[in-house]
Amino acid sequence: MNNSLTLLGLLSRQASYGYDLKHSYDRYFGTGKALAFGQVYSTLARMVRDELIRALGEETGGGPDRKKYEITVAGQDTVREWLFTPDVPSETLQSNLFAKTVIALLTDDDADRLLDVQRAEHMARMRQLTRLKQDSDLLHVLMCDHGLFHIEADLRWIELTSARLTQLKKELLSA
Amino acid sequence: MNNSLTLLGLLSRQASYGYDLKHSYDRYFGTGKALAFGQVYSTLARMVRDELIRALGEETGGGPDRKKYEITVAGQDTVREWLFTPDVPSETLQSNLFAKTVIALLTDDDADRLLDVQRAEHMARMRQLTRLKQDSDLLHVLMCDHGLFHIEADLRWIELTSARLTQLKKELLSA
DNA sequence: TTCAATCTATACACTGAGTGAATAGTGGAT
DNA sequence: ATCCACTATTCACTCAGTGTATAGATTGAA
Repeated sequence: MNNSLTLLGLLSRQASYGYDLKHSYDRYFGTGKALAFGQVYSTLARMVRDELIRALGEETGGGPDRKKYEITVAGQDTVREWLFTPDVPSETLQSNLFAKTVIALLTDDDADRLLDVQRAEHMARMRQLTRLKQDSDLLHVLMCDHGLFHIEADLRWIELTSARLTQLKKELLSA
Repeated sequence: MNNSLTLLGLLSRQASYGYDLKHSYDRYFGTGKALAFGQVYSTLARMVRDELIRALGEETGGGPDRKKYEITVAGQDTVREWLFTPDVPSETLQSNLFAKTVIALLTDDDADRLLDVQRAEHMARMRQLTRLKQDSDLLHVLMCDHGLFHIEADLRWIELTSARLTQLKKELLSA
């Protein structure tokens, strides 16, 4: 998801501390996986080095020492460019499920079972996300929908593939 | 996609050399992004350390020296477990597009434009993948379909989200 | 025939991403 | 008095990934 650009994006609202940034991040993007402090500070250090942000002087007194980080003009430009440069999803055409399927066929393992197991897991996850949507605000509803749509995409692919396993195996072993 | 497990999967067919593994990998999974040699050997080194594979003696003569790698029993078990342990996709509920949208709204940037740009890119990529499918074998058709399904999922999410941008912005700024 | 290009094969140094533990001050409850 | 939770950052470590260096073998054209 690109943590450094996300943090930079948060800093483009207002200057802030590593500690606070971690919490902002978690609030908006950390559902299911909070950002570790260690990662925040090493990411900030890299961005300072790259002059996307700068550290304002160390503040002492009234609690532990802390540094406020401020975005630079170059940083602002970087955020804008990130926002309006579209991603190319599946540019590499790689997916774990695809890899597993091919490896299973190559090693004469039970690819059909693998797809079944994944299908079951997907259905369970869909029920879970659907339940999660019930009592959530719009932000989390949209998060869940993103997940749900992609699970549905995977399920369609599983159907398609499991119907073609025999032919796929033949092609793989012949070539 | 987990390169090390994929390489281990290839080794569970037959013992092989790093060099050959790279080419096998590229053949099956490298469409759009080949695996770098450097990565092959560092991954193999880690797997030797973890006793998932072992290096058979150095072979000299008739070309540059080379080592054949063989999977261990523990390695075989690892592959089986990988194959039949389903993944939980979007477990973290994180996506770049989602992050961009939220950051754009928080910084009062043009989220609508961002989604439009991404939609256009997605449509172009769909045409490209559809064209690519024309002259491809089943393996690559399925690869493309996987990509296509997930792009469609993203497109659905874009529609949903762009229709709710105003409300989302209100919620984000109020909370 | 020779020499340049290409292929086979591996190693190494470096950056970035990510995790977990360590450190240290402050404020409030028991 | 002390124990705990919170604020805030640093450090050491591993894994993933890229690019480059090295070096012998093969092949084909001037």
